[in-house]
Amino acid sequence: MPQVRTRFAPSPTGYLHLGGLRTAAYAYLYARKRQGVFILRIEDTDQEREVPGAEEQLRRSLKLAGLTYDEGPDVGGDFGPYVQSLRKDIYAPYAWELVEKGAAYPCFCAKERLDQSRAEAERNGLTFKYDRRCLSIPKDEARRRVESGEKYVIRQHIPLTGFASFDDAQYGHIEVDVSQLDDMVLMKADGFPTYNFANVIDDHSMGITHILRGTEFLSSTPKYNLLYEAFGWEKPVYIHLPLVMADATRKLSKRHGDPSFEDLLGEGYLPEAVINYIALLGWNPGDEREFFTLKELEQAFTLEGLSKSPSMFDKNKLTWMNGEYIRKLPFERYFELAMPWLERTLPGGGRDPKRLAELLHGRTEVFNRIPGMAAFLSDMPEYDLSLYTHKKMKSDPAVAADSLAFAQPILRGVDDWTEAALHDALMPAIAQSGRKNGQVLWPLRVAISGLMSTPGGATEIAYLLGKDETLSRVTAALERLSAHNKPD
RNA sequence: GCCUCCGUGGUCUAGAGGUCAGGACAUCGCCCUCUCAAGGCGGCAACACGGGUUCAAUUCCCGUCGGAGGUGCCA
Repeated sequence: MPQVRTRFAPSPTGYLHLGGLRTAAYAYLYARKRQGVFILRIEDTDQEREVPGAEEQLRRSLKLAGLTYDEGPDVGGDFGPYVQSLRKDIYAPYAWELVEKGAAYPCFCAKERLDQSRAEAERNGLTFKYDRRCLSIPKDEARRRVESGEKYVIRQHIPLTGFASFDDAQYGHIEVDVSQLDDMVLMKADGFPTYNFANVIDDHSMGITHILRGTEFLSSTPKYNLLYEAFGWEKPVYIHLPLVMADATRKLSKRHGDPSFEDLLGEGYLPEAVINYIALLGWNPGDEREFFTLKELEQAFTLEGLSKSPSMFDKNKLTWMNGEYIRKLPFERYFELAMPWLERTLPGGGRDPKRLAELLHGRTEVFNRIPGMAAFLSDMPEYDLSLYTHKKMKSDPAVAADSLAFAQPILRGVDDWTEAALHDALMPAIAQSGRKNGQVLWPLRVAISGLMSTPGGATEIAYLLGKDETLSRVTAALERLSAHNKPD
């Protein structure tokens, strides 16, 4: 059996969005699973839409995702170049070969005229089809006009009757009446091939055996097969992938500014988590496992697990999965990753960055949540006194005032400001006084954090704040409470 | 409009004639607990509809409806 060769063929028109990432991942996984070769090819035949730097970004994204390609623009290979603009000269001869075979013909129609009739067709609710005006031009006359420098394109000559079809590994046999097909442009007036043509030529000449791509190509693939047949080339295996939707009505696309892979990384999602999540969008392993490393995915990936219907990108679930990945991170690694985020709100990470990070570790779903969780340590937030009211903790502003007055001297008496010391000073005293833990600790935590919830309990927060800051916050709280409890 | 594809809870999905329709996220409740989170336990929640075929349809067929993709000298 010949070696499997798959490719990911993005156009450098922007960043790598999640749909693209998933397509790339499946093509990669399929190749790896079958001990095949995964290729990156840049499809930059559209000069107008090209975005500078996009190719580099695409390559960087793939690298970050761990989807290493065996052949590609920057790594070389025996089938290069891997950028279509660098292959520009190879397409025209193939196009002329088709012209010779009667499967294509030069067309001299003015774009303006076609645009007009297209607009008219749309107005009338009809599908525009090129009227084949140039099909009847004799070959030698067409040659002459081309040689004389007249502007032209080369169109595929779709058979007049019959059906065009192809077999898809996922969707089965797909067939369409050729009367539905347009004589699409193969070579543009600027000398570049269209995607429709270049992808066929390149997939063939790069020896691609399995084409994995989104279902947006499902309806144009019969036309590609006609091309393969005209050339007499062996057809690849087609594996179309259901689209990833941004919401119920829109496919994920860079044109709409949907999140790119790198956006997500920038927000503090782990690449492994994103890959894991995205792999499960439209594919399942056949059992109920849902955590996979890339290596494990390489083993587990099968075509049978692919689904046919589009799926929606659910950031919620990604966030959950990311949290799971973060929790499983060795602490040292977490600390390293978390530190820059901590620095954004707490210079140096505060009094004990390590301890803070330990407390944060199990509570971080996405790294960008860290500043929000730690900000209160550097700046005491404004808060409403209603925070002191907590039914379960049996606390309200009056209780809080009492509890803080009770806790204040105890805190003052702690010299060795550690969590253990704070704990040992407070707990027995609370018990002895006949108060409930929550009655004291809830108000204390609120007084020093101003928050409903914090990445630690009262003693942990007090420790992180330090003695001076803790006491000054308690004092301030006491003042507010007494003003509130005894108006006038 | 036309062509192609798709249709299990809010979301991702298992299911390939007979299942209490399973799992995960989200959500709700309880437990644990110095808050929150995590964790444990439990709840709510789905086969789009209508015809067939069959002893039996979520599962097979047809239709309807709904959704998406395509309909570019974009990819």
